[in-house]
Amino acid sequence: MHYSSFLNYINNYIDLTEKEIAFLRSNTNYKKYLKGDYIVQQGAVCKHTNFIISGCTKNFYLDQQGQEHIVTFAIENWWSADLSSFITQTPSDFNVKCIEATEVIQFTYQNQDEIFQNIPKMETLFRKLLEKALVSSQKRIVNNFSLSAKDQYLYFKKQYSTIEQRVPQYMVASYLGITKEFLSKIKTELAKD
Amino acid sequence: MHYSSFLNYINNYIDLTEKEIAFLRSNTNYKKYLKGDYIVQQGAVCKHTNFIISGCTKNFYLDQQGQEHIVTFAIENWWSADLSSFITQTPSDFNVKCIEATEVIQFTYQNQDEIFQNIPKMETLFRKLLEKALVSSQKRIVNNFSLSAKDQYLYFKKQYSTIEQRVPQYMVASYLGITKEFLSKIKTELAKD
DNA sequence: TGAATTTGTTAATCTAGTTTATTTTTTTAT
DNA sequence: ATAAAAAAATAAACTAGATTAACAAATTCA
Repeated sequence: MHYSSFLNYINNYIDLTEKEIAFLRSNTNYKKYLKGDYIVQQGAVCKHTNFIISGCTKNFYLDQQGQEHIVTFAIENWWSADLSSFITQTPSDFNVKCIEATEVIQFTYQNQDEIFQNIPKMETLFRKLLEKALVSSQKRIVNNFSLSAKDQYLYFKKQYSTIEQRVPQYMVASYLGITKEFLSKIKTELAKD
Repeated sequence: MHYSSFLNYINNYIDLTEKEIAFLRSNTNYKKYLKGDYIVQQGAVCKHTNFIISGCTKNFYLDQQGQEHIVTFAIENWWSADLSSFITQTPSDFNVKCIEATEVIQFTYQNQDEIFQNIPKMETLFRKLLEKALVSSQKRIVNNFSLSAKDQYLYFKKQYSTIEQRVPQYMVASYLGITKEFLSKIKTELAKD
């Protein structure tokens, strides 16, 4: 039953036979994390790609001064991993930590490989997901260039209103690359209108 | 003969049969652009993914004030397109322009589709390229967060020394998201050591 | 229920990077 | 070779956002 939302998600993109579904189940596993648990720790290899069934994670990085910088959030029906560490199977520069209790479907690197070999449609799906992820990553770089902190916040709010409502404000500031004090200032200014 | 560097490149990743090579040739085409030519124009659909045989391109965007922001450069053995427009086949927000005379191998969206259907190894190759591109895009976001303009410049110089030598300094500044005046200041400071 | 911890606000001061404007150097085309 | 155009440097005034510090709310949990 853990698989229903995962299979629904897949079903939005491709049709799988019963046999393929069985193969997918036997090459993945379900796991539940508590709030505060780490899925990936800086310095360790990222063993899994995770499809989030429920919950919320942050992918972040600690700079030389020990300051946390959030690179991405992920919620239900999103994917969460440190891609760099996962694809090279080398130690990660990032942490993935649960902001809420989080249920996931996990693929190891070998799982993924076997799935792609046996169900080519799945590789096509992943290619398309990667394309979209790259587009939104590039969009974020562009926004960083050309929008003020205020406009970046408004864009985030518009795009990810669900996330904004679920995570503390200082994490939004970290995601935007500004201080929590400055985000607070922006919000009081916006409230004036 | 135009194809040799392209086929060499492919050959670094996967083995193709003679038949597959023939299929690839018949589903792509060679094109030569002059310095200053646009490969993609803001507002038009990006018709092709381009593999660069020789030359150099910039992928950029004009903001509301008409200011140019360079998102990526591309040189020999790299890929160049506006991915967002290409995958959705909708008008582009970006321009791709040749900084030098540039020779490319072009795939249309249909070409790509047929190639992936007939040569699954090619889809695997593209998936892996997308993974790498996403990793370096995320790396750039992280650098933007945590490095000073000076350190971002040094990182760029280290990673892309060939590009730094080929493009004017004001384009490097645009890529870094700083003004040309400030980059000039950084360089004179660095020269003091 | 209330003490401890986490999260958010306000305000003064500071700084990295921008803007504007002028000058110098390099490149391009004739 | 040289004039015109493009690119780079320099410097003063300015601003978006950071830093520091003190305080106020809201959560958490014994």
